[in-house]
Amino acid sequence: MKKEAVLNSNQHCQTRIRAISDAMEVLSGKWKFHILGTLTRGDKLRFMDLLREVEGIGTKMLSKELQDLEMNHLISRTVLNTKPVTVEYEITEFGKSLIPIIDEIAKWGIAYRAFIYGKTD
Amino acid sequence: MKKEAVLNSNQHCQTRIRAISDAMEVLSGKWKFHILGTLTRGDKLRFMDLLREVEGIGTKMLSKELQDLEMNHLISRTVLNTKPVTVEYEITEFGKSLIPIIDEIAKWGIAYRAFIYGKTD
DNA sequence: CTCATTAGTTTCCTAAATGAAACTACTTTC
DNA sequence: GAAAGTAGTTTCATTTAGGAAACTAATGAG
Repeated sequence: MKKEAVLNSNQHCQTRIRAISDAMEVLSGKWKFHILGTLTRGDKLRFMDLLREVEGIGTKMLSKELQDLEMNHLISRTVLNTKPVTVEYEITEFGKSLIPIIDEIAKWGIAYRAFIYGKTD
Repeated sequence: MKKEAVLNSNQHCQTRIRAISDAMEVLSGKWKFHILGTLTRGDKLRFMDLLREVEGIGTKMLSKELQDLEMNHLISRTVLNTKPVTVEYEITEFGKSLIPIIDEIAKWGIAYRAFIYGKTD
């Protein structure tokens, strides 16, 4: 008789596993947390502001990541009727529900570095 | 005069940003949270157990991810002196420090699905 | 001697992520 | 009219992630 999964087979675990997959799909990538973190620090940032704040990102990735985040309702995009058009990006209320995750990850990253290198800074 | 980053330039933010990068480097990928989550449910699982429990993973990815996790001190690997050798994987104490992150992500994933599809299940 | 089991490794391949640089399009300033 | 600033898009290339299938190596059962 063939052995099957036992630990992960119950409904509660399946729901959890799917939830983790869902979340990772939305949040994976090199830049999402940095963009979201920046938007939690200063609300209403323009494209060029974000390009300056998020160190290392290029226009293509920033543009693509902003689109992804907007599609997933985590940020909003507002075109302003200014002389050269400006666009404001802002974290949504739903996007703010990610703050606990971002905080936990930042906290853990600091603990990890301390554990590996034996220093807090 | 050229504009520079202001929001993310202070020391506190830089530390946070580096922490998030560190954490993401260790935790990114399709399988790490699923493997770790499984190891939190049942401690001391063997390679074939994990292969069965983590639905969809293949031997190559499982082997590679287990090596990564072990290198980062999140799990331990113990070779047992049995007839066909068996290997036990277990989450470390330090690895358990990830439980709050995994819980937050699972919780958020459920909320995300509810927000998008309007249902809890 | 053959088959099954354990724990992987190796090879080959495709798809996705990321990046640098150039380009578009519009407006204002000099 | 040229330069600079807005917000991107497009092209081309490289790197990384992920996966299927075959293979290794050791042991034990029949």
